[in-house]
Amino acid sequence: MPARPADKLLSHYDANARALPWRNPPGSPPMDPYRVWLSEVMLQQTTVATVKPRFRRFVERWPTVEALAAAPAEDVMQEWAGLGYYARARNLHACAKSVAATGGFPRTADGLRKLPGIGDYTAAAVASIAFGEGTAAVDTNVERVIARLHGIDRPVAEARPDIRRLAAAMWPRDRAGDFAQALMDLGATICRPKAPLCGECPLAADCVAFASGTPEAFPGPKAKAIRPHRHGEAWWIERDGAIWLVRRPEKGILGGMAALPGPEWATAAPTGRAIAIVSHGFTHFTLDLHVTHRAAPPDSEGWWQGLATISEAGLPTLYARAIEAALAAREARADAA
DNA sequence: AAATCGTGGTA
DNA sequence: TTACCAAGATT
Repeated sequence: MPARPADKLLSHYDANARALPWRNPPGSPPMDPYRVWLSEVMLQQTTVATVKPRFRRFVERWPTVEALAAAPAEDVMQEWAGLGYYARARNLHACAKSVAATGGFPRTADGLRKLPGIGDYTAAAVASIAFGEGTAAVDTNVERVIARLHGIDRPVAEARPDIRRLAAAMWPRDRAGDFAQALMDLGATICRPKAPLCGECPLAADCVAFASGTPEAFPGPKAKAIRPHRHGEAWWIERDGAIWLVRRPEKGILGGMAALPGPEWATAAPTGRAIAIVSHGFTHFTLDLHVTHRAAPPDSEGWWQGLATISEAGLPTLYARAIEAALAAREARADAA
């Protein structure tokens, strides 16, 4: 009787190094749920390479969920600066407070799913990896692997119900967490979106996409959206070696983050003279941000941030780059003079 | 339920 | 250089 694909994959996983260095080897006792949860939230739409050093720093600063819950919100946002999708940091803090108040993480996916920032995937991942629940954690890697295995050539958005059904059908309940990590490792290193390494795949003999000769064609391409262009203005208000910073509103883009003050971004370019202009790409639009001088004292809430300690302000990448560009322009002017 | 929400790496 | 993509969640 031939081995099932799930068993082949688990054997392959047991014999190979894992992509996440902070995870325990397969078969060892379940990990600290705090660390599993934190790393899964950090990894949402974010590469392992980016997360690795940030995860280490974060757990060093806040080793337990209770410590994180007790931290000021501004400190959490500052620590998250540069990681993007800042709603994750706001939800992370809210989730930590809830968990600390109730004395620990829920031990089931259904319980975890109710917490802020925990969706279907993260709930299943934490429940299976940290608590041994037999739940299928389906992320984009898993969707791609399953689609190829079964030769599904429709776009994932359309085929998702079928993919989830097929995933659940093959998911080993007794090693659900290991299987999730095995599938994701496979998706990240072998069954890649482009140029999959089918020659190294333990599931090649079972794979319809491989048999077709064009495995990259599965699943179908997702519809691409056009990215509009916007313009913005950021005010440079300086006094005694410090600049005026504000905190952006909780909702909307860069919500809750430190920022240069300025009007809302629009479609028309600012007309005044700019110290510097930085171009930045967001997920669904691109932005040209004009940094302009403003002598007027601040009329809103904010604080003076010394330029010598600007790196500690917890600025998102857009504003970090804008300030860097403004200082570089000043330096160039000083050299010319 | 389609839109919104960051950033950095790769081809 | 543009386009695509990454261990998704929320509204």
